[in-house]
Amino acid sequence: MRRMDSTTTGFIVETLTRSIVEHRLQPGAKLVEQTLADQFGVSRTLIRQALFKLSQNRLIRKEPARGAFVAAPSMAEAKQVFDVRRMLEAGMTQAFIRQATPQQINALKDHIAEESAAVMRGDIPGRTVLLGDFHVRMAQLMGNEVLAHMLMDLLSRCALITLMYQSAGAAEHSHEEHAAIVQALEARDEARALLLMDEHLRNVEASLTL
Amino acid sequence: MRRMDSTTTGFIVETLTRSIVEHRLQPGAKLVEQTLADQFGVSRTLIRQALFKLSQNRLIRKEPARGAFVAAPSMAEAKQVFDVRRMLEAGMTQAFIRQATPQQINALKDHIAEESAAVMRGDIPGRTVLLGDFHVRMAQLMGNEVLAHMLMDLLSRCALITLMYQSAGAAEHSHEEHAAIVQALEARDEARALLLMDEHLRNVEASLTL
DNA sequence: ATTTCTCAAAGTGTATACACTTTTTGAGAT
DNA sequence: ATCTCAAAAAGTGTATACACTTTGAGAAAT
Repeated sequence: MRRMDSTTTGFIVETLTRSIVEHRLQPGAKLVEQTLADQFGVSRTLIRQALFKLSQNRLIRKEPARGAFVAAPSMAEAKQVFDVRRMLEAGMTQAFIRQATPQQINALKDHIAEESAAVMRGDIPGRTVLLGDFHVRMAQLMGNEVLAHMLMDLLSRCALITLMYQSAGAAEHSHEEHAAIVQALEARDEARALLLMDEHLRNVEASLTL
Repeated sequence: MRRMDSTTTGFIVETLTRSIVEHRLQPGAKLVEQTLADQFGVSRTLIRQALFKLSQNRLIRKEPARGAFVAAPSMAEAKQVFDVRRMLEAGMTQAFIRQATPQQINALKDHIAEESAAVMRGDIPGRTVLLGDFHVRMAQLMGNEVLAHMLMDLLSRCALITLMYQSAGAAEHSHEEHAAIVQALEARDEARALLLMDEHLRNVEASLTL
């Protein structure tokens, strides 16, 4: 095949990620390399690269000589992920409230507005993405790429977890909680912001069916 | 080549990691695939896999169509990494002090003893590894693999950063600080443990030459 | 009917071949 | 001497070929 632009693998990763997160591929489903290669019109080489990236993101699990399977995170793993998020996002909230400029807070408010719009028009996939992005956006606004990257990683795992365990419509309140957090940030009420963020993450975790 | 055990790639990653962390490969040095393939006696396929993993760990940087180079993290990036570590490890310390059993605290004390031994016998590489492992060990003792994995990632980046920027012998005090932290943990003095951990991380960061 | 064995089919792991890009080199112009 | 540019050399990116492993279906034995 002629040399394609360097985003070919990225395209495959994104497409498969969407398929997994939108449940077109069930947890546990096997991903056969040659089949995917035919579907994407590339060789197994690029498929293997993409699968490797997905396994690093924990969206799939690779078993030696057996193949790649859509991940099915356990509740134990889910708990660990949420524990880490609480640790990390508490620190982030604290740092944010101490150093954020009014512009940065306004940027968060803009994000809240986008969430509202998605909720209003009943755009479920859009809403889901935006609700996750809220947390990543905070990190990006602080200019900490390392933090942002880490949160993106945790959130992609949360996406799979919530899709597996979340009772339908349990995430309804996330948007309001985000709005409340931003209010506390704007008021520079550190204790309240920390409390709200912690409660928010606990609520999301609690909404998982046990 | 006949099929080798599945740790071949892992072996290459480890070997290269050591070479980088021990400065046998200078930051910025180019890693040529065929050269490495010959040295390791494998095909470029496995080398490419290993380089990809190393780039995910941020130990090397891949430039499209140009090659792979040993990473040279900037001070700005170093600051971000340490900011994240403080956020994460504050949360971890808090969680640890609240839920750790005496056995787990003893396990940390054992680690401190190992550090002492390495310091005593002037084993610099061993000491360096152990000083980093202290933080990972805490995460593992809490049974949170997600957290442990994340810290390992941050620490491997720190290893490269400290090797680039740390003035010789600046990490001398880390061991004593670890010991003090464990003391505070054992006394269940949360405020003190948090303070000591935060100071410790700030000290390590401050020891980098600006 | 059930179990075990064998072997072909399907699939993954690694090496190699080929296509394309970047870098280096050196001859010719100035 | 220095600059320019073409072309070879070196290197990366992708496809394909081949080696090995797992899986599953059916035959043979019980």
